[in-house]
Amino acid sequence: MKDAAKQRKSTLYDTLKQQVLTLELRPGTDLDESDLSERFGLSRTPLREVLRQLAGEGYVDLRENRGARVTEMSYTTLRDFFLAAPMIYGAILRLAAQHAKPTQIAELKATQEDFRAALRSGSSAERALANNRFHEITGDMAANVYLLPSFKRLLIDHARIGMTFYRPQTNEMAENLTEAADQHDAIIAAIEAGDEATAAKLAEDHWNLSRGQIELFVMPTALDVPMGTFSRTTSA
Amino acid sequence: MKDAAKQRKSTLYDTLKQQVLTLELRPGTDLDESDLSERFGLSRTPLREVLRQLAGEGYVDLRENRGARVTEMSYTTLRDFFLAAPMIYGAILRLAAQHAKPTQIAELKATQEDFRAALRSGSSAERALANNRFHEITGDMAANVYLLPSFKRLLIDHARIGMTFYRPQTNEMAENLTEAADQHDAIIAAIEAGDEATAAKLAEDHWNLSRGQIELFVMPTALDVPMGTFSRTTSA
DNA sequence: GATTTTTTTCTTGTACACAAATTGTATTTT
DNA sequence: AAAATACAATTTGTGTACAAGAAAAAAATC
Repeated sequence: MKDAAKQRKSTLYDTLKQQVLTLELRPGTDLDESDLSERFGLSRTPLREVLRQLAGEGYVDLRENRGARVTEMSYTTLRDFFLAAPMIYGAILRLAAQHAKPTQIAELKATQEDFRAALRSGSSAERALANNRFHEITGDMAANVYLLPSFKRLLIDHARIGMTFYRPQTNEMAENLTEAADQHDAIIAAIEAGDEATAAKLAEDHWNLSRGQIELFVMPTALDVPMGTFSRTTSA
Repeated sequence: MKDAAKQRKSTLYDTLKQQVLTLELRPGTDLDESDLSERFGLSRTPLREVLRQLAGEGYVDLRENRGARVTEMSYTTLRDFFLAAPMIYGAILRLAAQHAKPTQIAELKATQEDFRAALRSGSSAERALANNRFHEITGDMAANVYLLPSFKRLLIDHARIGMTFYRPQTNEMAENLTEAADQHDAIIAAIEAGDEATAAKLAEDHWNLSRGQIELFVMPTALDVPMGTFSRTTSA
């Protein structure tokens, strides 16, 4: 009867995190306290503490007297993201190459297996979560308390951006995903070899690939239809 | 009767933050819930929420069934700090130079006045807080949600490191503080001019000065006393 | 009929009381 | 005397009840 409550609390925490990452809870969604406390079998007191913690980690925003809301993603977000990510991730992988412990490397390899499996047969949510876990482990390897807060914040939106943009709708996009997996392998190798410079370089490449994938999505291949055949689109 | 509670809650929040920054609450200090709730006239429920928030921001650590404790500072901390700080702060100042708004620049100048005043006649706590505020404002100017979490975490320990090491005990150390203030002025000028490159360069200089100040403290000038005149120190 | 004001309803914030867990102490046992 | 175990005291975690605030709905005014 005691463990059960702890269990429910961490289940709530993990579930909310996962649902935010996979967009099951979309940015801007309001979170109702009584509803959640009922669904997870917790009273509102511990529930609110979990929400406050998630707020600290950047998953939700807390508004005075107005409850929690899943952190928004704006257009500026995407720009800020690609401004900060290469720098932070370069530093993370550099430090990971310096400090990674054998057990962590084993864990990273196992997660990479999961990611490959998700690529073959999983949903985009499974893909995003495995990918997220992969990068989380590199963050743990780096073990720098000052870099981790931003890195973790980046990973939240990385997963969400991935859920939006990494849906392989064309051959080129599918190939990009395979390339991402190959880069993961290269990252593992560089970390295992303790090769900082290569690790940092791979971080940069990884983001360039990401950026490219998004550009593919934002700018789709032109339709092969002559001018004048489009029906007029209605707008407000 | 309503505003009062809100007031007490934010007072608690601000006070704890400030006490952590100024080492009035030293790293590792245990925070007793019933004691705090009594002293600030709040029940334990809102108090615990404040602690959870402070934990998210890196001021305290929360241990399961063991209460909150002011975040520790270890030797590795100092190393990690000087590894991450120049990079993050360089990026912050670069973005600040790009995006600073006139009102923010005015605020920055006002805070710099406070800092100078604290240098002349204030306590080290006042100095550290004014300096902290100065850098916080540059963080707001940069306005990048991904960089801010790490930057804020850095600022916490920057203030605490400053409280430890920036006690001007020699002329050289006092001169360093004056130079730090001069650098602040240069930073303001670069931001106002929108000069990214100079701002980034100043960020680097600022940390080099900081590092130098700490080296002065860690490696004091040798005592001018001949061998054999020391009395034997007793130890447990 | 539209807009403003008032009332009602729903949601969040706080306090208190009880349950669970940890720590320190005392007693017992070897 | 040292170690182990059981007990007591303190502290943290959770549930429930109530108060305060915000949003929505209804009534009144223009």
